[in-house]
Amino acid sequence: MTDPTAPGPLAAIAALIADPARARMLAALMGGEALTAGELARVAGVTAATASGHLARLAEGGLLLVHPQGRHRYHRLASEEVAAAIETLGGLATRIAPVRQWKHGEDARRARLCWNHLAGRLGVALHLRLTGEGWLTPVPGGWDASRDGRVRLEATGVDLARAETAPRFACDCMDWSERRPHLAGGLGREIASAWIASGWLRRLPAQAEDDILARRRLVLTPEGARGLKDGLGLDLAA
Amino acid sequence: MTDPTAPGPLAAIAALIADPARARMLAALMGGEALTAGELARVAGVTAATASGHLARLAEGGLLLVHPQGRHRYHRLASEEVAAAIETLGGLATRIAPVRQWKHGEDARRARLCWNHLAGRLGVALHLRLTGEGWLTPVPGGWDASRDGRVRLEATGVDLARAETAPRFACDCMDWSERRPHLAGGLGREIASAWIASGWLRRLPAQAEDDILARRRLVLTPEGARGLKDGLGLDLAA
DNA sequence: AGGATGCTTCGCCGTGGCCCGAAGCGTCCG
DNA sequence: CGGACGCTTCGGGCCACGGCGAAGCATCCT
Repeated sequence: MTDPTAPGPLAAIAALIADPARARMLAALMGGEALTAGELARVAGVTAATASGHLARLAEGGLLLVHPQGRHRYHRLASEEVAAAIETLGGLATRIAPVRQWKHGEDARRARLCWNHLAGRLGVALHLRLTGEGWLTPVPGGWDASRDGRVRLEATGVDLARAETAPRFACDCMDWSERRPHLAGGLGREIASAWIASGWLRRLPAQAEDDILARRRLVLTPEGARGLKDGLGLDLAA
Repeated sequence: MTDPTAPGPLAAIAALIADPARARMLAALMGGEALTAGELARVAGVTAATASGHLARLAEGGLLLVHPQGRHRYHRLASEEVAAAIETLGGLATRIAPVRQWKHGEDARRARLCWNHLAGRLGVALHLRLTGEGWLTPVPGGWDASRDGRVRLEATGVDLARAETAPRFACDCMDWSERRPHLAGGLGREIASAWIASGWLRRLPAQAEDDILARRRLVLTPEGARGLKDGLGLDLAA
């Protein structure tokens, strides 16, 4: 005999996201990096005491993973599915209340980081190209790279070996602004970080602190555009 | 200068789902049918007065559409994206807290109604078959049926003309139990209702009232299995 | 050591929300 | 027309939850 007033699992999860402070924390974590409790407290605009309580609840609820390191406690989203759920919910919010348009429609859509892989137009185009050429094929739980694909990707600076040691996730994370699958999982993460490291992509600082979700806007640098065209035959001018 | 304590859109939407009574209402509406305020009050386990307030908030928040009819007021989910968001969130809940397993794992997964189109194993298999044979190709905003596809589908009792008048939605609604796209939109709806009407599929009564989401379980009848095999070459025995 | 820093626990207060019963409209029916 | 029914609005009570400051641990630095 279960308590009829007990919130079902759906309400319970939603309640975790429903608090403004917690939502700000989660949004901040959508970038994919792990942040300390103090940083999250600042982002959320509450004291350390309050933030501590929130973080405990989020971790307890399974949305966050905690990684203690010295006197810091790093927090990150528990999984790609958590990120996807927040993404979907956030997309719904903007779709329902189209209060604010994208600052510069096309620009913002072009490339961005979702969770921590490439999303937006670039992410979709990349996904299309890599699978279209047979360089990458989705397999249950991850991706399979053809011999040709390995060479191509590694020529762009992507460390495939490292991507393969990372936990695999078959998150065909749906991108609400493009409505097409993009490249997620360990490989997507590796690609994004490699190209950011090599300067092909550059992060833009968050424009508005309380932006829809604290997505990381990205710009493709001229070198990046050249590299993608030469290495992968991906011409983004079109 | 916006109020810094104002809940962002993410938190606002989540808050709508976060209340147990409202969550039960939304879950009940996941079947896709429109329900009256009274029915929803009963489902949620609250008085009509309380339910009225909840429904007003949900409609105000854009999650529900209201359709007054005589002295009744019918409510339904505002869009497929709303359904998808709830679906995703619900999936997250069960994934994180695998409290209760599916009663009979395989059976329950086999076929069910998501929102109001086919989901589960059957939905995915159908999607695969129809697109694999080139009978159906996704186009922005809906589906395109080849000449062959039209004949095949209409032979199974699907009214394509009616499906085309329905509002189109390119909801490649991701199915969390199968993690593959299934057939959504006006066509998906039409297919589901046609096959249910002809007895190929039969609805099962909800087992537990407070089930994860009030998904409609479906069984494929022997006639349905035969019809799918003969008409579409879809053999579900495998 | 001793002190600074990061984080958590505790106790308290304030408020927002949820809930209900009663009353007020609109609609349908005999 | 009167009454039943469906739904909404209003007023009031109640509890949960978010917020803070102070105190308590743990860790790092010198």
